[in-house]
Amino acid sequence: MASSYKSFQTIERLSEAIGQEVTLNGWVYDTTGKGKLQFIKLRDGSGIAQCVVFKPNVAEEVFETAKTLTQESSVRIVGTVRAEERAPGGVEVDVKEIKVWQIAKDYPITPKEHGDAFLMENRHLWLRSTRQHAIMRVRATIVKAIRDFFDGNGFTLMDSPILTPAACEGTSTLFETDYFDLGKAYLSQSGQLYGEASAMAQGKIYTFGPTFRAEKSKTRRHLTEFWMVEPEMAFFELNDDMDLAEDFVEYIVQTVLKHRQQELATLGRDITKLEKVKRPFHRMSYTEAVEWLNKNNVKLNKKQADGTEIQIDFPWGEDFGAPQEEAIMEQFEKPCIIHRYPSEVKAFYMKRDPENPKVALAMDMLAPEGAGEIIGGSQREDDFEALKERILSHDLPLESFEWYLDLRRYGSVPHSGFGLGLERTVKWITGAEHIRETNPYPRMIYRIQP
RNA sequence: UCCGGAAUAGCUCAGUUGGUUAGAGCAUCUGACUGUUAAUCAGAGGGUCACAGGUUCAAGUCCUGUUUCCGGAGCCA
Repeated sequence: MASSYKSFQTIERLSEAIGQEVTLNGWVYDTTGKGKLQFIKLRDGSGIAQCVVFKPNVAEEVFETAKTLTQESSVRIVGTVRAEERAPGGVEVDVKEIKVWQIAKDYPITPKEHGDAFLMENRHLWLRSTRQHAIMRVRATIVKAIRDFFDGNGFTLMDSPILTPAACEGTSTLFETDYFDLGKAYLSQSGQLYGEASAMAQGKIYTFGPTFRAEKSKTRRHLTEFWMVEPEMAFFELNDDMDLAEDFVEYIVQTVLKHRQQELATLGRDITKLEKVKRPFHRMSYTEAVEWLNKNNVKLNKKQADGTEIQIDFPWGEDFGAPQEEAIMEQFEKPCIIHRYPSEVKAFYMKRDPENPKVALAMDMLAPEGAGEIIGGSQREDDFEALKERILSHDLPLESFEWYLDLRRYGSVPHSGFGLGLERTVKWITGAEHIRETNPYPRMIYRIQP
């Protein structure tokens, strides 16, 4: 059915219009000439339709126009929809009229292979390709699932500022900018501290927006600008936090499976792996993980003073790197939460385990299939003295954190939260090779164009 | 920042031990074809071999430097 406020049909719903004359607007995805027959694959964002121009059936100038169409030329086509077995999708349009909006000349992205650098330089055009189109649709569905999950579970959206006066965890990895007469401002690398304040007002909140890290990371799972959703809950302890993270991730994956079957098929994603993402997930403590690594002979590469590398047993207290996380996840088909990391390697605001002060009440969720860490979270330190001492021992400027300490002065409660990286989640669920494909206009250390 | 790799037509690449006029497929243009799915067939145009310097009778090829890009590590989501 044509929408009531549009004078044309969308390709997505073309099969509902068999036998009818329709008007389509779109871009030419591909053409094939065959003498008196011209095939035009028309793309309108909602789908792709094969349109056929048969010389004896149309006016001379219509056929001549059809022959001039090039890849990504924009046109309006009027024709009759018919069922046709030989057409992709089972329907095609018998063309009667063509109006050219614009003829595209030398469109750079052809149906053949291209290199990564070339595609990234043409990201604004690459987005038109079927694979990128499918990834962006999955991304949009994940964003909606995130909002629906929290909105439907008593959370209030309380966005944190992007411009912040000081670091959450030190300034070395922050983008810096001038802020009028007030000195430097920084682009936020996490909305968490504000999220904690918001949770003390609303009980359960989430922040969802872009975050920025000036880390010189150059891997297939890092962006300098990425989206993060951060729930923060008053009265939640670590176990509640982990339970919520499991419910949340299960909901996201199952929602994508429900609504994006076609896109996952386009991407060639093995959905049987996603179907297994149901609670309960795996869980192990950091200490158990270290024992597992050493039992399974997963060594740590350690650089010596003379520059040579040696392999040693994994020492308790060291943070996991990519090789350790990959080794642990190889045995699992579902995500795994690792909790209670050594407090030394974790952030200042994380609460120490009262039963073992050497570990923090922190947790990371690792996704299977090599996707790696998608969630990092913790129970927060709620004791005024302990938090103040931690700020000082981390050489952080106390005056910048006075407002944060207020949360421990005025009705402090146990509370927890976590952050989920949107792009990493999209990468895992779509099976994309590189995180640059999961954001429409990715920002990376050596690329800011287009 | 560190380690490794690459740069030749619009794109993806080949180019032997340093040796004549640097090649292919796709894309573009011209022509043929009523069922193409990355159509096929015939023909045409298209090159500062990343940049700068050096070695040599001779450099796309060897050497030095620079730039850009790719992969990985660390850090993290």
